[in-house]
Amino acid sequence: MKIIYNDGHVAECPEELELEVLRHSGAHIMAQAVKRLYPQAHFAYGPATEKGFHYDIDLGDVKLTDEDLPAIEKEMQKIVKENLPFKVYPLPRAEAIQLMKDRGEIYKVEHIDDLPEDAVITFYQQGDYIDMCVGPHLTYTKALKAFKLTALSGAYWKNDQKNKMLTRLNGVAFRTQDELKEYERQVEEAKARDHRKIGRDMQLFMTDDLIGKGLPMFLPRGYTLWRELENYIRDKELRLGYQHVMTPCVGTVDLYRTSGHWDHYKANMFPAMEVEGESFVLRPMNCPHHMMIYANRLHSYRDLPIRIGEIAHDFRFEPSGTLKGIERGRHFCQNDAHLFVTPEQIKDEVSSVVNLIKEVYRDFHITDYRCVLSLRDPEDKVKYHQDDAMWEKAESALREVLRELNIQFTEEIGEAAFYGPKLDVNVKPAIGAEYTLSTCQLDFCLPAKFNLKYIDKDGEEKTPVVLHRAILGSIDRFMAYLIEETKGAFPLWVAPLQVKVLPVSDKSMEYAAQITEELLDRGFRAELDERNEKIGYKIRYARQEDKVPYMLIIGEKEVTEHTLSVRERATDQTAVMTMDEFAAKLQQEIRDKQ
RNA sequence: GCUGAUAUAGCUCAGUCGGUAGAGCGCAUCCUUGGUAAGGAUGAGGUCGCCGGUUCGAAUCCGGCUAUCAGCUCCA
Repeated sequence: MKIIYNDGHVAECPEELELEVLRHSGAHIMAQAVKRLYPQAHFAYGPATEKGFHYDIDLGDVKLTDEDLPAIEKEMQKIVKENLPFKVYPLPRAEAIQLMKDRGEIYKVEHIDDLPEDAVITFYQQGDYIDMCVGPHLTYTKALKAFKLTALSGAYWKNDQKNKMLTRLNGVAFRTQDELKEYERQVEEAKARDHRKIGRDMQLFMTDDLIGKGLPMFLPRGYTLWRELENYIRDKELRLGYQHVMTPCVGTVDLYRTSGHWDHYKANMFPAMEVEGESFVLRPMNCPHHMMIYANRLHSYRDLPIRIGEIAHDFRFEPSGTLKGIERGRHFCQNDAHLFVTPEQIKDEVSSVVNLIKEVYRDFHITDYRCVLSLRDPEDKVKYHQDDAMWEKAESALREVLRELNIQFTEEIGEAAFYGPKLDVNVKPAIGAEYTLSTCQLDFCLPAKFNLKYIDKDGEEKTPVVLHRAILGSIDRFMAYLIEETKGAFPLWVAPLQVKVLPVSDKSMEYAAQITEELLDRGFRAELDERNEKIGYKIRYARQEDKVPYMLIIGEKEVTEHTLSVRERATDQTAVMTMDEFAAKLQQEIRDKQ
């Protein structure tokens, strides 16, 4: 595949660039098609994306609907067939602006204004369509062989809510039709593992309009899984010297004024409730409560670090468009903790948190994640607590620790909390954008606001540093992730249903019931399928609907021989063993977190 | 919240031109007692998201609302 660079030279495309060029050119071809069908269209940004391309377009008063997509796609096919050459030429800044003005491309003019004075401005042209662009591009439109328009949505000009919302046309493009088909297959597969679908199918959680949007309710099986997660992380934390507390889900507005959250996040909190002259809010997070617990008594340097943990219920008034199953709701439960430390202890405590994250990810077989050091945007004078020295200290301290721990991370500006920098561990769900699972935040700010103290060796009062950290993040979100990773086939140790006992007929029902009771006595989560169905049907159901790790097939043979036929989910193989052998196998597997 | 789309039985979906609804799975009852991925029969389930309008008549056309989905913005 040959491509043309913006200095006009044509060369064979490096393989790693192929898809990007293909897709970027796809955006131009789409724009050309749109311009033919909607001459009033003005174009903003039209980049290649992860799987294809999009273009943000101002169509004036015209509103596109999904029914318009086939016509645009057909026009694109036509352009591809016409096999127009891509040409490129530079223009001096003034002429570039004039050209774009003449063509009514107001967004491109604004774009030029944003470019540095010495920027070389180049234009790519295929047929009568001209686009300001740095390229490179295909040499002929026919090289775009496999593409499809997928969706219509909105996007703000320059990604700013204050600006006009443009029409975003989305497409996908691949090298071949086969690759496109493979992509469509993957989309279907992603839909099938969406935690919202599996959650409903497996009866893990539900929502109801009458309860309220963004307020999922956990059903018996979902809550069993939840309990396992909660017990798991709490026990781990206890072993690390955390002390767990329970604090109320409501606090005074003054509490959040003190912390600064009221100023920064008021819009995303449920509105204040006025009672007997006092104002209360549903709490959006727990830092202030834990700060007050620290402040409850005087601390010596000998007491530090103090690690206060809580599986804490929080409420946030999330914008309605952002709600997504149990991944993001208006009520959720944080695996939260605040570590009150001396400056000298920062490194060890961050290190211990990082190790805990690693250990937990190992236990859950999470391998596909990335670490981000989230820093403030120094230009943003509103979002962040204003104290340059404090930020300098906190950011470099956290960066240094991460380097010493040999953590691979990227730095992202403008992603910090208002009170300090964060180490975020991000993952990608089956559907939608990446989100943060675990976090560890370094805070020199809130302890001062709450006037927290400890008495140091020298008898002086000093202010502790606080690490805010969440390992499972929110239990809800972690569960969403686990559902999508496992497709509902949970590892034995957290599976809501561990063993399903399937009698072959009524003749073995009594023995099957005894077996079920015995498993329950031994602490396993077991259930008896009493339905009047054939064994093949019960197996199919236990496999596909319950996704249960183990099935026991109990017929007359087992009754006579006093054995169990154990069918394993992982292999679909059956083995005969005694109850003691089976229980030992389960215990071993639970210990190993297989 | 913004832009667009969608809303029919518990689930997945069909429903033509406006004449008050169908299928499969699931559920209930009965028959069947069957050995490793769906045995058979019968039956019950829906004010077609809600409110209003047009019409002799609305699941269907129009308007408003609500919820859901995709994307954007946001996420302490």
